[in-house]
Amino acid sequence: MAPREDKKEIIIENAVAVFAEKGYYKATTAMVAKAAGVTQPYVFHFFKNKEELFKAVIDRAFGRIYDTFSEVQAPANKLMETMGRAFEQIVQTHRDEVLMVMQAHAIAEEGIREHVKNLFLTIFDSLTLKFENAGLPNAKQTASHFVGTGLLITVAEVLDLPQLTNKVDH
Amino acid sequence: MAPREDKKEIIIENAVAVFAEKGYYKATTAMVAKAAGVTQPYVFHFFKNKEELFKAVIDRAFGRIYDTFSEVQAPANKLMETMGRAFEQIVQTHRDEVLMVMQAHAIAEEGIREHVKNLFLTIFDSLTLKFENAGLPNAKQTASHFVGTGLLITVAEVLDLPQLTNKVDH
DNA sequence: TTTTATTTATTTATCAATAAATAAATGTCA
DNA sequence: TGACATTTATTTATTGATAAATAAATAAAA
Repeated sequence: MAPREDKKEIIIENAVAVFAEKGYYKATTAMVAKAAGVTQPYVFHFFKNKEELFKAVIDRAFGRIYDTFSEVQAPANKLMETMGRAFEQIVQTHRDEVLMVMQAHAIAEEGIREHVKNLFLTIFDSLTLKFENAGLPNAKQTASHFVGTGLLITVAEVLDLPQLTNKVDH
Repeated sequence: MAPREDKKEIIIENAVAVFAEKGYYKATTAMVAKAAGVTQPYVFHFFKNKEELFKAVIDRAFGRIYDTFSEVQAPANKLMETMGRAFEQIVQTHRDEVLMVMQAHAIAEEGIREHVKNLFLTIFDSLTLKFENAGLPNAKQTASHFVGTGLLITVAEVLDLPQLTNKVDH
């Protein structure tokens, strides 16, 4: 038998894919279970309820984006461009997680909305700080522009509209 | 008794509010009916199903944004700023509709996604054309920046994070 | 009196969540 | 070492709730 933590990990990984494709409400715990190769009630052995499962998944998605941005190192005049490329990298390698981040704010569950709000703000603040530390002027406006562009790229992904991101500048 | 078209109108208006607050999946047709002052099954007299009701609502929301942008007239050097103010105006006067536009892309129903995709693209293209006609260079990039900023403003509204939009430039 | 407007009553379907049961693994000590 | 005991992993079966959608009935107006 697989150790407990392994199964939990497997469930989260598969839940990312299911939630990203179906969205929070159309994704059923049965689908997640099936994808992970366990039975539906067993999911509740690891997560108190569907909402907690989703939070675990969204933590992972935001965490990867946060970590990626944190690790970027570049001279001030190349920082924006390098960060932009880093984001595009994540969009390619972990598309599902990026889609989830985009969809997360549209979930009406109060607990989830609060959670997403905090995660979103954490990323925004860390970006602002990074731009500040790099000595860029108007760090906050720069962060706004950066995040706005990221949102557009993500919406274009969600709606399958590659035209929108052909010539976005960084 | 109220004429048919009036009731349909009333249902749409109330559906905007309900969908904006609850989101597509948590909003029930019973809620919409109650808000509109009719019975739940009667909603189906005007709309084939919940999806068609939602499409009618989303058409209205996108339509208002589209019309607003179309009507803006300003000299090239003030166009961006004027457009930005026009959008902020809509956010204030028709907050629910703007929230709906933001949430619409996160709906997994294929029919809705396709519908939203077309509406989104229509607005983006009309913006690009407007910037082109005004003689602005890089009309497409300008439109991207404009829409990206709009998305950020809207996400900030959805998540109730006014900090994010304090100093967004236009 | 025949449409039009609208309600009440019901059906069908779907899910999250719980409870109870089973099976496999691990440890203990004679 | 091998039988017994205990824990850990996992499944089957079921419930309770909710919501969309349909059909039949009623009331008002033209």
